[in-house]
Order: sequence, then C-alpha cells, then structure tokens
Amino acid sequence: MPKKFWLMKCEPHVFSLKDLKDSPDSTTHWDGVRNYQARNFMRDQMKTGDFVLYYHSNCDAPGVVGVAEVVKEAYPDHSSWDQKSKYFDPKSTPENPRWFMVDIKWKQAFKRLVSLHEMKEAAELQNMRVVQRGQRLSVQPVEKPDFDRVVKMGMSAN
DNA sequence: GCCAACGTTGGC
DNA sequence: GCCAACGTTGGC
Repeated sequence: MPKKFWLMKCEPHVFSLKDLKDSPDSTTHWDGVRNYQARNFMRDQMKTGDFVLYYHSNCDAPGVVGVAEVVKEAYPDHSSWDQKSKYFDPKSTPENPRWFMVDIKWKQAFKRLVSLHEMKEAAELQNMRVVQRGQRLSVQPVEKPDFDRVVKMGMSAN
C-alpha cells in the first residue's frame, strides 16, 4: 500500500503545530472531526506512515506550516460520548461509535508559511482542494506532487 | 464581524 | 424524499 498524503486544518489558537510539537511524544489524537466526509477519509483511508500537511485556518495568516505523520489508524473518538466535551454527540456511544479519530505526530516545521494566498496563486497547485472555492473539509486528500511542492516551498528561503 | 458556501435537521 | 431553516466554516 503506497503512502498517501493529506491536509488537515486546525485553528492555531485551538491547536497549533507548535502545540503538537510540545505535546507528549509530539503526538495527539485528532478528535472533534464531525463531518462525515472527513471522518470517512480518516476511518477508511488513512494509514500509519501517511504524511499530513498541517494547515492553520481561521487566523491572520491561513496556510500550511509544517508536516505531521499518521502514527495510529482510526479508532472511535471518545470525546463524542463525553457529555462534558464540546464535541459531545448524543447519537454516538461506545457500543456504536459514530465518530473516529487518528493519532498524528509532529514531523517538521516549515522555515516559512506557505500561505493560502500563495497556493491560490500557484498555477501548478490548482487541483488542490484547499484552493478551491467553498472547500471546507477539515481532512482532505492531497496528491503526492502537490504535497512535495508545498513542502519544497515551505523549506525554501522564500 | 460579515457573509458566502455548504452540511445537517426535521416537518411534511 | 423534498426542501426550508438553521448551524458551521473560514476567508476576508
């Protein structure tokens, strides 16, 4: 099974790439996904060893800031049956979980932000979902050439 | 804070 | 199963 590539969004004031790096073992469980399409990608297609573009959304400078790696494949998101969690969903139970999460680990921080604006300007990145109008999926697949290019941009001087 | 785009809910 | 109402996302 070849390695796959993803883009995952998070608001940096909720959980930034640095927060991931500073977590125990630089690893976290990606809880709180409450969208079926995003869930299906995580549950059905994400495999250990897949790479993730870490994207900061809903902030002053939206864009990709680094790379993470999937270190644990999908398992039930226990926050969905925790009544105290803001992600609580009464329709999800331990016996019949509705929502799933994966674990990801910090891999690399870019030297610089690869901004959404810059990706929209880049002719060769136009098939990335994140640059397309109205695309709100918080977990989305990325083609390898696009992944490689974004990493190259992030690790270059400008 | 605005609002376009999109997903979900629920009445019928 | 349709679709209006509502909620959320996320760029700007």
